[in-house]
Amino acid sequence: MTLSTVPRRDPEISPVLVRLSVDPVLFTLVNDRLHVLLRRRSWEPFAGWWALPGAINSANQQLKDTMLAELQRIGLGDIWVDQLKTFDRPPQYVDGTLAKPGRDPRGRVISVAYFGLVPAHRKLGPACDGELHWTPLDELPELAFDHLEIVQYALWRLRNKILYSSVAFQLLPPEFTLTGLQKAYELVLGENLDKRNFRRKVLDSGVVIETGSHTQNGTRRPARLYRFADRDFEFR
Amino acid sequence: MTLSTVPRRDPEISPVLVRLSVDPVLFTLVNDRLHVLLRRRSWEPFAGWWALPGAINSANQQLKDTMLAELQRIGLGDIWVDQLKTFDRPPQYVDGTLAKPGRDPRGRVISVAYFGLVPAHRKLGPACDGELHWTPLDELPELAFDHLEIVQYALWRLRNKILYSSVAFQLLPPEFTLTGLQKAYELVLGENLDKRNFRRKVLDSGVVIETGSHTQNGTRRPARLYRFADRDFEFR
DNA sequence: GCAAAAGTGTTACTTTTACACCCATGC
DNA sequence: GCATGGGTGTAAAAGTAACACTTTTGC
Repeated sequence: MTLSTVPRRDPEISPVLVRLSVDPVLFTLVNDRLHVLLRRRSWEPFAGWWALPGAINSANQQLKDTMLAELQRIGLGDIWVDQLKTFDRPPQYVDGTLAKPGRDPRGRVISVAYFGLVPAHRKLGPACDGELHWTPLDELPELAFDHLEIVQYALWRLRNKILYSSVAFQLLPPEFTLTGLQKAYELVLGENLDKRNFRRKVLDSGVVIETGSHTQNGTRRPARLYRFADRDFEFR
Repeated sequence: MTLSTVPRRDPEISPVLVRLSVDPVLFTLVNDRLHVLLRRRSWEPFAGWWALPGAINSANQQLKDTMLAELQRIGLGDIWVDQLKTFDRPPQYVDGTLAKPGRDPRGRVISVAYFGLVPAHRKLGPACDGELHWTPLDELPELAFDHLEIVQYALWRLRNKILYSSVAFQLLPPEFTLTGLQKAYELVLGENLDKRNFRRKVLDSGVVIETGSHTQNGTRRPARLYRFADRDFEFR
């Protein structure tokens, strides 16, 4: 490439035609396993495949609002969510014919991915039966588009983020036991932790507050319940 | 909002008209200060203002390629660069009139920001004289668009990333002294480090390899030169 | 010979790890 | 009374932080 062929000004104001999709990777804990929320597509492309429950961004709607609307539709309008990464692999044409497909067979669709955490035992909205499914991360089916890559990247980010922030609490209901908190860390990190060391670290940090009440419905010794003190907490 | 108004399918295939800009935040070290690369705009909007040296993405060009072309134009086609975040604040209209401006006065322009590191003393390409300027981070002028926000976010990410990765080496020439490496950490983190502790940590980790040669042009005691072993290195 | 940056070890302190038993309850 | 998960402390090891002087060169 010669440098002089590249314009030194913004190209003319004609916008490029692009579709933007907004794809949330939502994690939760079910039966001591980390799950991700998938939607079965009943329309083309990839009809019948599993995919992230994304939405197409419409004109002048902020990307985050597109995603919040989608979250509200499935009854999760209030969960913690953060931007993940923007994925872009446009189709490549040579002499007007498709040389290499992009990430979406319809043409250029850029995905702005988010990741979010859903508290354990949280129910989805009624509109979603059959369409949405919590899938264990170690039993992922083949996914539409490049959604496998997006899920894997989200998991990597979650595993990092849980080490230096308090995100883990977003996986738990407002009141939880220390064992439940430890399980959340173990399931995200994929390793077992020492009970006494874990409890000392959490309690010393002041990141949890004892509520005074206990679990009672259970069949064993009742456990103390805590709530999140809404503080930063570095696990490592 | 009522949930039922939200469609359960992808909206019709008409792409939304969007412009995408790609904006790199490039850092380097000059005179023991961290600098960021700015471009003086000689065209509207924000003519005469300083801004990030971004480019508008054109049809079917991958976002990263748009940025690499721009980096090549300014003579930095080979530097380390990573995606930062996507910034989107579209203008808001009420009854067809502008109620609240977005991040770009021309309409909806989504910025996919990157951040990159330029080795100290690296020269820019010849095409760039007067247009581009390394600006100390503590003397930033008022910036066009939301570029101040983008720069601040990039700095935050860099400060974090330098702690758990080897990015700092991307700020240095291929051969460097341990004092130079320490300075890079100090200037990014904004704090002074202990010389003996720093050297022990770096040398014990095996992240640098002694080249056998020394600085010589200088006027003091020559310093040993090292090169990066291309390994992971966690500073903290 | 002196100014300036290069180079070098030890000690106290903090953090992390490893590890085993008693307790409260439901059945 | 026993099965189940809840709850507790200590000691060794590793890592981090604080600290000051000698060396090598150019002038």
